[in-house]
Amino acid sequence: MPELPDVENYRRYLEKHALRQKIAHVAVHDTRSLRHMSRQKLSRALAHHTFTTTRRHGKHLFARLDNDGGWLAMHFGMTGRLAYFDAADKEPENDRVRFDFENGRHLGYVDARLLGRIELADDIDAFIAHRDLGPDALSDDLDSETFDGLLAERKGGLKAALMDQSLVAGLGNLYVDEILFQTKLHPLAHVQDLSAAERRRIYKAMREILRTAIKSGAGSEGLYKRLPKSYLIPRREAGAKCPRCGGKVEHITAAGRSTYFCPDCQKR
DNA sequence: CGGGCCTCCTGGTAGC
DNA sequence: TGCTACCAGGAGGCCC
Repeated sequence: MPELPDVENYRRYLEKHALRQKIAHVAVHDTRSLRHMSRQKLSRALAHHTFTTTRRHGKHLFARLDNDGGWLAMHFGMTGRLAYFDAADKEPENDRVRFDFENGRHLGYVDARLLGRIELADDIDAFIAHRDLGPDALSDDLDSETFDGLLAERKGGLKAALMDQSLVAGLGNLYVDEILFQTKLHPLAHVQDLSAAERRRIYKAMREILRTAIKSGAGSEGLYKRLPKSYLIPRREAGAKCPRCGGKVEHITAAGRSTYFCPDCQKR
């Protein structure tokens, strides 16, 4: 669920609440949320330091440490989020890692299903290369021509390609379905069958949808009500009414994922 | 290289 | 009402 728009809003949330506050202590409630790292290592790296700035690449959020100790890297899996709270007794359920600041407030890394991971990274570019992540889907460097080139050299299922973080980083199941809906492409379409015009339409829709989702407050409660009425995302239910033609939304599996689309709008 | 399937995880819910 | 079975989904691993 936390895809690019959600993580972008988590980034802004962290900037707003937790920047330049000295970390007194880190409480790791569940080490399964840590990747290649003990709770001692994380505590040592963070205690008595501050987050100075943030970055995001695809679905990864990075917070820089002031001691030149590199970056804290967070991935949110499917149920991860951040929660800033002012008293220990307000700690949310499933808080896996809690950053305690000297001002008495706390930032929680909350992840019910434990599919997300926290780690440390010396260098973001190296991290991205090591993870084989493609360009961020909203990056200024990713223009329509570059995207067209990446897609043009791919084969296979379109949905799988768009979900592949090594092609473009940041898209997940929901926003890929939305892109396909807005561009009227069938979820089982193949990349090699796309025209150049269709590839350009995908690019435009991708950028527009991601920006709109960020503005609509992705990553917080009630997003579905704030998204434009023309969006499919709030109608992810078989038999729901297509917001464009009024037809029936259908459910299939594509690229191994639960997929919703309108068979009347999205012809093969 | 592509595709399909499994695993990690647990909360929520459909179905009996 | 209470139980079980299954699904949600990001990512990585495995096999064909």
